[in-house]
Amino acid sequence: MEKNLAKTYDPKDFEDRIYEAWETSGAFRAERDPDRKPFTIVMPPPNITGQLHMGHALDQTLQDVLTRFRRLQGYSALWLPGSDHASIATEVKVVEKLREEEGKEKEDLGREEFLKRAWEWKRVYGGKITKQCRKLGDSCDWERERFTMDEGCNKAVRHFFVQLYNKGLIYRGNRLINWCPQCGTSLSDAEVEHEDQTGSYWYFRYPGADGGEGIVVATSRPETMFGDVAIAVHPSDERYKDLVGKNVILPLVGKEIPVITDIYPDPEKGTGAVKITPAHDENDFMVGQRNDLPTVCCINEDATMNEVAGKYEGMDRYECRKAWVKDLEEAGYLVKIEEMVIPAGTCYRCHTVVEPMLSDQWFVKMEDLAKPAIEAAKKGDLRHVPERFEKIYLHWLEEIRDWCISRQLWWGHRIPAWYCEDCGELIVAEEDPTKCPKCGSGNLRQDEDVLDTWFSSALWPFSTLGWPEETEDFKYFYPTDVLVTGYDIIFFWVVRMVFSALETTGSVPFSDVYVHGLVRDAQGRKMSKSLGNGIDPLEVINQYGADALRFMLTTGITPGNDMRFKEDRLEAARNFANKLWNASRFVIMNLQDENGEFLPMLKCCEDCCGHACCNDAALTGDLKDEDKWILSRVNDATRYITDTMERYDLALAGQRAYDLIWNEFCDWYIEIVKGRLYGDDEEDKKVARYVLVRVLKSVLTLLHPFMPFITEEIWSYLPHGDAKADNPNNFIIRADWPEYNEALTFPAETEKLEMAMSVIRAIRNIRAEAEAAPSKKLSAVILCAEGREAVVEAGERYIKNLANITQISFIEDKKDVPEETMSAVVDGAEVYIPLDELMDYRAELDRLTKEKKRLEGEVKRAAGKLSNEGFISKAPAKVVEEEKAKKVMYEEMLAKVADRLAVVEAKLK
RNA sequence: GGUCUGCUAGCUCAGCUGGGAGAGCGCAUGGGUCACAACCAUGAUGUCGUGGGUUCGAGCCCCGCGCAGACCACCA
Repeated sequence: MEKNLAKTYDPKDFEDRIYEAWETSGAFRAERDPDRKPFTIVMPPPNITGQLHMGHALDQTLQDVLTRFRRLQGYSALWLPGSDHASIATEVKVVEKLREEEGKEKEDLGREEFLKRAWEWKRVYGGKITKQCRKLGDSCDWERERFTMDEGCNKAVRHFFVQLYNKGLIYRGNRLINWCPQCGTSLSDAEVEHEDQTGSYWYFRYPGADGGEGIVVATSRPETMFGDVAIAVHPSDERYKDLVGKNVILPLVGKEIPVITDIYPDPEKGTGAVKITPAHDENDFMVGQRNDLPTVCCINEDATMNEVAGKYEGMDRYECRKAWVKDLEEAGYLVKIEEMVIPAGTCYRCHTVVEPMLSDQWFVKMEDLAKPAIEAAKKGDLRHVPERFEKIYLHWLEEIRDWCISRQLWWGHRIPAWYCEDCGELIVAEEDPTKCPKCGSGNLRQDEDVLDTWFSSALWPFSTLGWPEETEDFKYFYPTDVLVTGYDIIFFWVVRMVFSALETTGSVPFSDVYVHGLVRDAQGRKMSKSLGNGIDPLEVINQYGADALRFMLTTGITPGNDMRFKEDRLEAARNFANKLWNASRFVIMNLQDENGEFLPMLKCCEDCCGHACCNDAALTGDLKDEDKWILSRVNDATRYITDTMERYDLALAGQRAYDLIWNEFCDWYIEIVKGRLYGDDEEDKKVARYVLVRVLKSVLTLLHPFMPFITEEIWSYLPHGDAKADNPNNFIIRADWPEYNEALTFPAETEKLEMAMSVIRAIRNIRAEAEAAPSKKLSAVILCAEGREAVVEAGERYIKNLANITQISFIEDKKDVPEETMSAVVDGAEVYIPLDELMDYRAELDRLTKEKKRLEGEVKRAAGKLSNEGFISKAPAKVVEEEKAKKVMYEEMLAKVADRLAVVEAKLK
């Protein structure tokens, strides 16, 4: 009974089984091996709220391809997985759940009970996404899995916070921050998105306190007028010269506010006069500070109006806007309305319009932290791939403002700061203090707020390796090698990891940042929940297999650019897997006898396994030309794939593996070798078996990072030499990456094979043009060009088998060319096919005419180049020589085609 | 307003440091050939957005323009 792959490729038959085998055998475990170099990637931790989506699939596949590649190369490869507590996102989900299931608000439960629910959420849903990662084939070290809010991360967060605080880099201050009324918390600048909304500019008159005309100002947010403390104009603005220093009246409110000058107003914009509301606008806040103005807050945290708004108190900000405008209009203060597109800042979580608010918050002082992070990129310690993203990174850091890190939420790392209720002392400490160091009171209250989620994410590359402890893992695996992420989170995350790492560990957290694009739908739209155009990776895996999905995601893309998710590309990837499957089935079939026992193979040594480690060079005496040709192709691809992988050009590497397997191995080598396998030369069969195993193992290894499951499954059916026969851990995931070998280039054999291939293609073309059935046996007459006889004649066996030719006559004289033939001219030979009664001179005429035209074009092009004085004198000699050789070649071919054409034309007369 | 990306075969996209335009899908023709019809063979299709420039030579480098998109800034 033959022990072979199933008749049809069905990834469901083996993907889960193989993953399980990898995991239980410890194949993903990274050892601290001093003899090997480490290769480390930390996984961007998915949110515990999340479902695996296409973005994760892309991000993780890229990481897995890199990890598997380095592991095969012999590195001690660690891909460290984990998940993120996602402070805001999770809290929102838990609150929603509570509301739906119990009809309660979080305040009804209280902080402690609410946190219990949140941890429960984490327990139930937190593992979901990591299970989904397994479906993708992620080869991460699950034994080192971390969570951004586990004990170690919490320790790291506290340590970092205290360190920054003691250095004066964290401070508490009353400043203008972005407030999300829906989420009920402050946000950092990075968490605010800019959206264009349709809105209006309302022009209102603020009458003069002296009974004069006063001044007209425009605003898009009339409800903030209650917080107005001044009207500002530019010092050079002649129009308002007389009003400066006087007071105007806030309409209907009756309050008097001064007209002041400041450099902020732009005389070109609006009326040139700006109302100043320091409590609700960043620019106004700065004007207020410069001019010593008071701040008047008129909006509550839930976006309703406060008592300053008088009769509008309690109204929502937009309701108030409507009523207030109406009242002002009726009172005659409204001058005009302009419809405008108003850019609005919105919350990145709930898309509510954020309200700038004056508030007590914790901040990280950015100036000193940003500098080393900028330097690191400029010096080249931190390399962006593609390079252009460095510009974005630098721009953000150069423009950065202080980072608001406190959040008015419950789920997250609580700020390690305490207030003494007796003396008011502020205590910031890693360990919970028991009494006030100043007055000794035990009456301490911890700050209610938690930290921005990204504060803990910023420590991820080192907190996961044990920092702040100097653990063995930290010493061996840190700094990490590459961070893989989408360009959409450079600001949130990459930047912050870099400055945090430089501040704490003294080195960049990773030397490379590999930035990828977004996965869009087939129409090029962003995949989103609201559009409902998201595609579930798990469904895709179910239908096409994980390997197909992975291959589709990693090939046909350009680093840093978005990609479209097209079903036909997925199908193509699946078809490729199917092709490999069938080719492998063919190989295995020919390695075994009818009992499924492996037949003898040529060996390079006692333990010969037919893998990349084998010494092919020692066997060249036994190898046939085609064997050497395919080995040289594998060798060439090995170099190319290794190089492109090392430069992160994964798409090019994957494409080369595809071409190698399909076009070179399947279409040519396997077709050629069939003749030998079905023949009766037993010694030669051993050679063929060796080469088949050797080549298949190499291509499987080269493809393994992209398609881990199918390559592992096929691997398990191959013979692995005496030494590995009983090793249950003989997995391809642990194999050796092939190395380029100068001894395997075989230029002479390659020339012979390529000669034969062009003759075969020419004959097949004649067949098709003459509409002769592929099954029809034909004979051929070949006239070799001078000096090329040996090269051409070496191809006899291939030509017979692959072009279905029964007999070939090699002739030396043009006179011996038979009459009734169709012909083709290739470089080095003329091929004639007698077609007897099928002979179609019309078809032949068409073919030759077309070919003549093509060759004329080629000759003209080459001649044109060569007659160019500048080209001859300035182009490199090598290029000129090549061009000359081409010209000669095409001229010869053209002459032959022209001769032949004359013969055919004569026939037709 | 600033920065960046894209514009290549009907569609989706490759094209490394400048040296004769590629793939997949689709299309046409022929083929159940003993690994594979999720296949095989053969073939057709491109003023590489546009106008200049540099160069012996430009899809690739430089400048201008057009169209599409992204990000940052902007909320009088």
